[in-house]
Amino acid sequence: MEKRVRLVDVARAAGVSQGTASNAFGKPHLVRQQVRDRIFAVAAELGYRGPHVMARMLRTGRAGALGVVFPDNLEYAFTDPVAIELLRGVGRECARQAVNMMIISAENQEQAISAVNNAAVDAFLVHCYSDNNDIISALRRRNLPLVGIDTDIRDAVASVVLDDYTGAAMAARHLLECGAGYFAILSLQANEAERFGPMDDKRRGAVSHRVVRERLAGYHAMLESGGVEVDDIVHIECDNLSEQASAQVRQLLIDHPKIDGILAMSDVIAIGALDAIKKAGKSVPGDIRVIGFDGIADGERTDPPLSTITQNSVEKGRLAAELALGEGDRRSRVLPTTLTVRGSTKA
Amino acid sequence: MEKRVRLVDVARAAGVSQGTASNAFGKPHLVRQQVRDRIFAVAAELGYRGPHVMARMLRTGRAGALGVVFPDNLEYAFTDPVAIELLRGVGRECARQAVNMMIISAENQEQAISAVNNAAVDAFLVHCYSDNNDIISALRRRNLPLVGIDTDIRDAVASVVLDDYTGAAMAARHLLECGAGYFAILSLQANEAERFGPMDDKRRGAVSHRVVRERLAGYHAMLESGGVEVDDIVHIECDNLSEQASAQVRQLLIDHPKIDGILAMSDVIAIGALDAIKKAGKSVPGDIRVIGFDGIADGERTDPPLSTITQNSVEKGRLAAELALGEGDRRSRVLPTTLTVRGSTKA
DNA sequence: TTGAAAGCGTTACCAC
DNA sequence: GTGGTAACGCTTTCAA
Repeated sequence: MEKRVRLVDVARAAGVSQGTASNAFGKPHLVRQQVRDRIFAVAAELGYRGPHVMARMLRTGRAGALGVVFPDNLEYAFTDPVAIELLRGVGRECARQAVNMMIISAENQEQAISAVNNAAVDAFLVHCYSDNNDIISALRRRNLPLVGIDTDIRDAVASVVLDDYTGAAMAARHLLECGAGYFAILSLQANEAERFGPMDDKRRGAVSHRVVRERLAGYHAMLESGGVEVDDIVHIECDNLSEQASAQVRQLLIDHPKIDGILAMSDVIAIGALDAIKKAGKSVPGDIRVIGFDGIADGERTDPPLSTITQNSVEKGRLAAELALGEGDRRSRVLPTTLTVRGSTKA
Repeated sequence: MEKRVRLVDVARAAGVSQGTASNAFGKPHLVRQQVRDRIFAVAAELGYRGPHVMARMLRTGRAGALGVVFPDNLEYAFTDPVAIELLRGVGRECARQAVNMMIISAENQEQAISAVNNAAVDAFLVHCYSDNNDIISALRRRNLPLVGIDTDIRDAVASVVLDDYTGAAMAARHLLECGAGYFAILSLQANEAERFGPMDDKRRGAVSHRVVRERLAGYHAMLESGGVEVDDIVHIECDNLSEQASAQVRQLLIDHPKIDGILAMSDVIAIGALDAIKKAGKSVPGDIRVIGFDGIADGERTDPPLSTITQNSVEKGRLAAELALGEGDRRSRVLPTTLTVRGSTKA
């Protein structure tokens, strides 16, 4: 392996200064055509591969990349349909701004921190649920623009969240209007401790994940205004995977046969619920009405199709990237949701 | 904004040399505990944020990231289920090796080239179908380890491809065994020109995408050995999206009502076909047998469930990443496929 | 337009 | 173990 050809070698061979050679590559308009051509010719002859990326970065201070962090879950980013839509949006904006997309990857918390510290990026996006987290601290320490998605991070440049409260309330109101009277809420993970299963009121008081807190509040407020006692609602904390959720719902149907309305905090969970209900020999929406949250494409093709609270995850990701990369005003945003009625709540 | 604190500032303030300060951060075991603590204390006091990532990169020559390029399609990577599985595998290996994952993003060919040139990475992975491509040239020019996925790139360090020929042949044999006699092949895009629709024999001769070429050959060889004339097979080039494919199949069923066996080069296309057949009032597998390719999760939940040729895309991605990052032997690999029989071919 | 020289902040090497 | 110092390869003043 021969030594790498450097810009200075090209400059010397072409009989120009290093500065001129640099301009020929980076700011061609500053160099006379004739000189430029000579430089390029010499460069080609010498086998110069163009400016060294890392050296340029050091000098300019720009990395040309946006870091994306999923601290809660490692393979989550490429498994959950909502996370994938988010990434699609981030990628779209990165492409628009000619910036690459650096996915921070790690097998554990400690490794994630060093992955954050080693990432050459101009800004960070972090998708997570709570902000008391060692990774968030590491991100703050980098002192780069930091945008939180689905969570409100203190000191972050901005955040992009959903109007989860209103969305949840719409879902609950819809189920009430469809005639449901006995409710179960299938919650996403409520805090760091992975403790899936029934959620007693003590655990409901210890919700650190913003999304869960808001949606729970929205469900409760609406159901209460509909005459339902919160203590009469069955709460289950579910893993956000259809299979797992399905198993949990199977047990739920045995333990609480009167349930006729299910509020799921994600479509993935709701799809698992549909499956369990079908296997239990009950009908949807006849015996039980089910409404999800997110509006993923798979929900259109279930049997029956899934009613849900639709959010625009692609736009959420795109907007977050725009805020992180942008110079402009960085107000945080709260995105709206809409009610999508399909067959799982109404015949 | 005050000036950034540098390692040399910390070293001076702590009364040690820059080298020792560097070691305290990068190779702690080389520095006495006592000295180390003093350095850290001073660093904290001065607000030193740790070694500058870009400077370290320039000095060490390591970027700590793997570049991933999807030249054919821009949002493709976050839309196609197979590409997502691939990314999951790549991410898994990156995490294992404590390397970040850089997705090269661009809106067009030209931008993609400069994105490749600006990426600070240690190796590249490229998923694509053919190798006569400006982006591939740009990748070669970077002179970094380059691994091709699903394609054989000249001069690449290695490549990871599927045994597409055998997989396709298995699919065709299965349909023959199920009693199909009149075949349609739903092909993936055959070359750079996006010209979806019927594929005449001239176009079948101009297939530059390796995957398509191999699968076509596999289908044809097996069908011919089953007594089917290649000219009697209907060929349609499909966009790899269920909706689009569905529309194309709807027309196919009108033009060729005798078709009773469909070979789709992807599950996504096959799912679109199932949909079109259902809407046309025909039954699967009674009237028409359908077999896909890939083995994506969605295929398990269609009605009827989709028979397919299963590949392990996650492992394909992981292996490619391992080859790109690894020091070890870099022989190219050909991964196997298996026949998965479900309801779309057999009652 | 072009040239000269000053950093960018670090790590690796070699001497002590 | 520790200290000095020379790269790493570039872009960007500033002066000509």
